[in-house]
Amino acid sequence: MSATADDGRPGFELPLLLLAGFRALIDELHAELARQGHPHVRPAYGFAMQAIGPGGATASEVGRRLGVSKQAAGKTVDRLEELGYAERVDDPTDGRRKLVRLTGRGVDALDRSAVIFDGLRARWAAELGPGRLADLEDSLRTMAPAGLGVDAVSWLAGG
Amino acid sequence: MSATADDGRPGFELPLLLLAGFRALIDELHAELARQGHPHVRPAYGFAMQAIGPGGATASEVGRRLGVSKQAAGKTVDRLEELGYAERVDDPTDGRRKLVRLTGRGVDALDRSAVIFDGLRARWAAELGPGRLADLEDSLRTMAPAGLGVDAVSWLAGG
DNA sequence: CTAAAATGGGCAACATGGTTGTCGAAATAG
DNA sequence: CTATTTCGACAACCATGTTGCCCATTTTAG
Repeated sequence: MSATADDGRPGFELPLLLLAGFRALIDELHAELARQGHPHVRPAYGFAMQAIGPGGATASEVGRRLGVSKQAAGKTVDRLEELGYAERVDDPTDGRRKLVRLTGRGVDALDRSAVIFDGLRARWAAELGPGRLADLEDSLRTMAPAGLGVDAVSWLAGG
Repeated sequence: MSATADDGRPGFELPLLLLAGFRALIDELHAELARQGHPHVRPAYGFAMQAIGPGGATASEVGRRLGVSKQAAGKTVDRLEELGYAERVDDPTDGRRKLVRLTGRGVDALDRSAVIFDGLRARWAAELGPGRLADLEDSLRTMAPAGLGVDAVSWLAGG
């Protein structure tokens, strides 16, 4: 609470604002998803389904894309399987591999998420004006270029 | 991946950008904190120390401020105690209460965090230009007004 | 003044989502 | 053919939450 940047705004607010924005979007996504028949989707599952993708992937591959161990990815796939969002099928060409594929329900959840996110972004655009929103995104792209990091959850709580 | 907002940008990038920005700041904070003698501070501890504040607080109070149960807050205080960032003292005026107070080390970590955050914000200001950064903050303040929610970690991973 | 309610702290059991380490089976490199 | 790598799984463990319960103490109602 002592030093301040050139223009007098304290620095600790910036991360809080970014988090609050992220959180608002994710909360609204999941509230809407729940309303549309997917009450059990948690942020981690969404990330995992995104990592599985339309073409499917092995658990190890999912782990790599998510930046977590294959064991952790395997547990998440277990969850997705229990909930009916993914299924494991043996790979006939490789006896070790088990391909994880999204079920119809999984694809539905992903499709609905995309639509809901678009709707939320449209709301931001309406409230801020499209130019300011595009500026915001551009600024963030400049400062946090990695972007595609779907490996988002673990590093907060994880060890 | 189907619908798009008016200007053609997909909505799912916005939360990813916000998260990447938050994460970049927090990662750099903790890397710098580690360099400055606080290698064991995790995001959750920073939030908790913030909640304890200079005047101290009870574990229940910390839980309320953080939006978690008093038991969870108690466990976090246990951690902070182990690491030497906080201490519990009996309240002589109320036999039930145990006041949690930051140690000198805890205050040091908090002070350094403030300075580091200011430095990070200055870097963003230098790279984006002060006006664009202020715009970004204003936009986020508009869309995510709650802001002060220090209860940030649990809702991601927690139950 | 006393009995009831509220509060604070802590314990236990459990859920989630990570981590290592290890192992066996299958594929691949030499 | 053998050595190495890879995949999937199991087990033990850690960190951080949750409820439910209990006890001591303080506050409040009557």
